[in-house]
Amino acid sequence: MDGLQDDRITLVGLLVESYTALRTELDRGLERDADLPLLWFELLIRLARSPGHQLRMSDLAAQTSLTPSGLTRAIDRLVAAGLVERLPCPSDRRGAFASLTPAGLDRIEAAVGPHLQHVERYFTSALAADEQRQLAALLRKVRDHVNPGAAAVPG
Amino acid sequence: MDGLQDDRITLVGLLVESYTALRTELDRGLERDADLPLLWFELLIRLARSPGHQLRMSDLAAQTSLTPSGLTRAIDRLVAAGLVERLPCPSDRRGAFASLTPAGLDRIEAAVGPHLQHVERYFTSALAADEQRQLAALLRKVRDHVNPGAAAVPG
DNA sequence: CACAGATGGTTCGCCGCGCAACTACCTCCC
DNA sequence: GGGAGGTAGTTGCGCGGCGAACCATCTGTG
Repeated sequence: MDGLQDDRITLVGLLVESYTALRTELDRGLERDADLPLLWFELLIRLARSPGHQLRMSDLAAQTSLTPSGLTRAIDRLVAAGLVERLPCPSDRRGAFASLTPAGLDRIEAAVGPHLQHVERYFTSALAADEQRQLAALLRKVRDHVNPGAAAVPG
Repeated sequence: MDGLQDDRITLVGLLVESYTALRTELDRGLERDADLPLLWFELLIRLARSPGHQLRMSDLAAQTSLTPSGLTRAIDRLVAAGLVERLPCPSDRRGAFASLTPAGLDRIEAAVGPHLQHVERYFTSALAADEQRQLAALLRKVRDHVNPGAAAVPG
């Protein structure tokens, strides 16, 4: 009668455990094989997938669930590493783009291969192809429900 | 050719976004309605579900994907708040139990209700009952694959 | 055109985690 | 039973994120 054992609590627990364990492994692997923190990878790949290889700071923050302040620092580090540059936004002088440098593009392209291997090894190899599609569909429902607006990003 | 658009990358992205957005909402809600950080909730509920309302530090660390050092600090705070006490382990003098105090048990029992409402609102209401079971099954596969050994905890 | 409120980004102070080093203890094996 | 190596837990340190306050700019309203 507690509710301590409620199935929904367990479901949340499974999500938490899957996520944290997976994230740990992917981060370790990426750091080892591409010398790139997973957070950097996530930022760079968002940029790489965007038109012109650039994105407004606020859009990037929304997509990565980083706060504006956290994103500012993260971009600072990427700029210091020469992978990203800040470009002023011509139509809104408050705004700024984060834009991939050629070095940044090289770096992310070189990292994708190893990363995919890690994803396959630690994640998708646990699931058949149709299960992967099921999981994607279910997670998309959850994502759209809890964070509507993150879906509407593609240019 | 890029692989930047690989479905598996997207699947990882969905997992990340679902998790982070959900965690943010659940944490906010729990803090508001039960004045309890989500991490505290997770620790307390693990203890509440364990025989004798206590667990070895290392077991708790393994279950919560916290490092031993992180767990030590977290338990420090829970002890300071009077929700948990440390008990020496009679059979292994290196070891220690984290054990719920009566106040801790009250606190977690009072928090479960509101938390379940948040979970329902932000998470499970996006899915039909059979979809919830599907998702649980898929995540369990992933969890067992990436973190085998986390499964074998129940006393 | 002026001013009020909203919005994009950055900066500052604080907190919490992980890693590595350390201590205490246990266990295995000779 | 004694020493080597492993395991449980804690501590020192640095990194990195968040929230709040802040500045600059935009937008709407009279």
